[in-house]
This record gives sequence, structure tokens and C-alpha cells, in this order.
Amino acid sequence: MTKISPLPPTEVELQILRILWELGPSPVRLVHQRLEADKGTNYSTTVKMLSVMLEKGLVKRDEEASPHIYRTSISREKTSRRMLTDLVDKVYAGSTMSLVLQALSSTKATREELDEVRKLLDQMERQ
Amino acid sequence: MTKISPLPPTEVELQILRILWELGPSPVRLVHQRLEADKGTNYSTTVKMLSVMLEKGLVKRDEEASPHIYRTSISREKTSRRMLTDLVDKVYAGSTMSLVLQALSSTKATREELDEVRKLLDQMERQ
DNA sequence: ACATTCTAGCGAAACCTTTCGCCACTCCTC
DNA sequence: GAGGAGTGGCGAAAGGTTTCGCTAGAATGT
Repeated sequence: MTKISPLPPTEVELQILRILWELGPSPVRLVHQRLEADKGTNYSTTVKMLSVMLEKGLVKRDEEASPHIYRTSISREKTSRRMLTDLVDKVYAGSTMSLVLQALSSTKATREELDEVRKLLDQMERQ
Repeated sequence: MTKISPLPPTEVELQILRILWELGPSPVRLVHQRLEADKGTNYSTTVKMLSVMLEKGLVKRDEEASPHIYRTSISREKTSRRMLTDLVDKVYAGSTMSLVLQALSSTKATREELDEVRKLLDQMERQ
């Protein structure tokens, strides 16, 4: 345990994380392709962001491979859980249930999705 | 419609909004008390932040009153909905239901709360 | 009226994130 | 092995947020 959980990712960092989650371990080039498509950034910028993220411990890289290969060092689930609790703390004063209600009531859902939520509720109740 | 919805509030701005939502319209002094308790900021900082927020349209103020009275110009609900959809877009790739499932499965809830969610689900299904 | 406290505003600094230019190095290809 | 493309690194600039010192005016108490 040398490292506390890294700071919450910034905007662009999150974009890059998403790309890496989707693509899996990748060289800068591939990450950049996506990022550029999204927002027209320069290659240098992508390299720099990845190196910043490396310092922060948000990604790791394999330097053996000729084009270095980057991969995330935090899971999508962990990150989203973290951001979710941040949001809950910051806006909903800690009440996750308020957030759930708010989220549900502001979206459309198929019957299947609703059933899935019900199933989870039942499961929670049993415990 | 002179104004598009204001930019999403930054960290400190959000802290201040929360204070104002909680206290209702207040003079700087009261806002500052809370903010200082939270993070030990200087009075000048609070004044400045409020004036920045005024420019951005996040708050309004009554300049008649001797100590100026500030109040939010966006509702808590609107803000949270906005931040929620931001989060959903950024991390859950647009799937609100994924977020709901994630949020539910990472929290504890009373039977009453679970029932409330169920009620909402039923209601959604009927429409 | 004077001193003291409260309130407001401004500009500059400090700080962080994001961007990019420039340079160097490797790796092909001819 | 010379030229060109791809890759990586660094420092500095740009842009945004947050902080605060300093100043001044308004309000209050003596």
C-alpha cells in the first residue's frame, strides 16, 4: 500500500480513461486517434496527458514494447463508484437514494431494465 | 431566453451553492461562516467567489439590502439533474440505468426506501 | 466627530489543467 | 547511411479557478 487512491480524474483524463477502458491496453497512437476525433487535440497533447496520468498513477505503461503500451490502473467500476459517491456527497448531501430516485425519474427505461432494477431491489431486501 | 444554462459549477462554486440552498438567501457573512468552517478560506475569497458566481449567473443579489443578500439562481434539482446527466455521459456512456444499478448496489437502504423506488418503477411502467 | 468594526471590490498571485512547439531518437525504406 | 515517418519527452504558454492583500466606504459604538 504505497499509494492512496489517486485523485479523481479531471475532464480530459476521464476521456482518456474511457478510451483505454474501451480499447484495452493501447499505444499512444490509438488513444490519440480517438481523442483527436473527439476534440481535435494535437498528438503532443495526448502524449503529455498520458505522462501526467502516469505520474498520478491513473495509468501504467509497458516500456519494453516498442511503441509503449498504456493501460488503466483503475477499473471503470471503481472509478464510477468513486465519482458517484463524490456526486452524492456534493449535491445530494450523502443520500444515494435521492440520487437514484432523481436519476430514475428523469429517464426512460424499457420493461426489461425496470425488471432488472426490481430484481436488485428484491435481492437487497433479502439481505 | 437571453441566457443559455450556465456552465456547470466548479468545486467551490458548488460548495457555495449548497450553502445557499441550505440557508436560503443570505449575506456574505453567513455564507462565509460556513465556508470557513469547511475549509478555512479568507473572507475576501468568499466575496470574490460570490462576485464571480454573480457574473456567471449562478447567483443573484439584492443590492438594496445593506449587507447585500445573495441567493441562488438555479435550483438544486436542476443542478443535480444536470450533473447527473454529465456523469452518466462521461462515465456510463449515457446509460442512466447502469448508473442506477451501480448506485443501488453500492449502498444500503431501508425497506421504506426500497419501497419508494419500487413505487416509482411501477409508475414508470404504467406510462 | 473619532475610532473600530463590518462590508465590498479590485488586481495580482498561486495553482492546476490542458495545450503545443521543438527537439531527439528510433525504425523503416530506398 | 540518408531521408522520412512515427514516437517520446520537456518546458513553457494558455486558460481557468481559487486565493488573498490592500484599499475604501458604510455602519456602529463611545
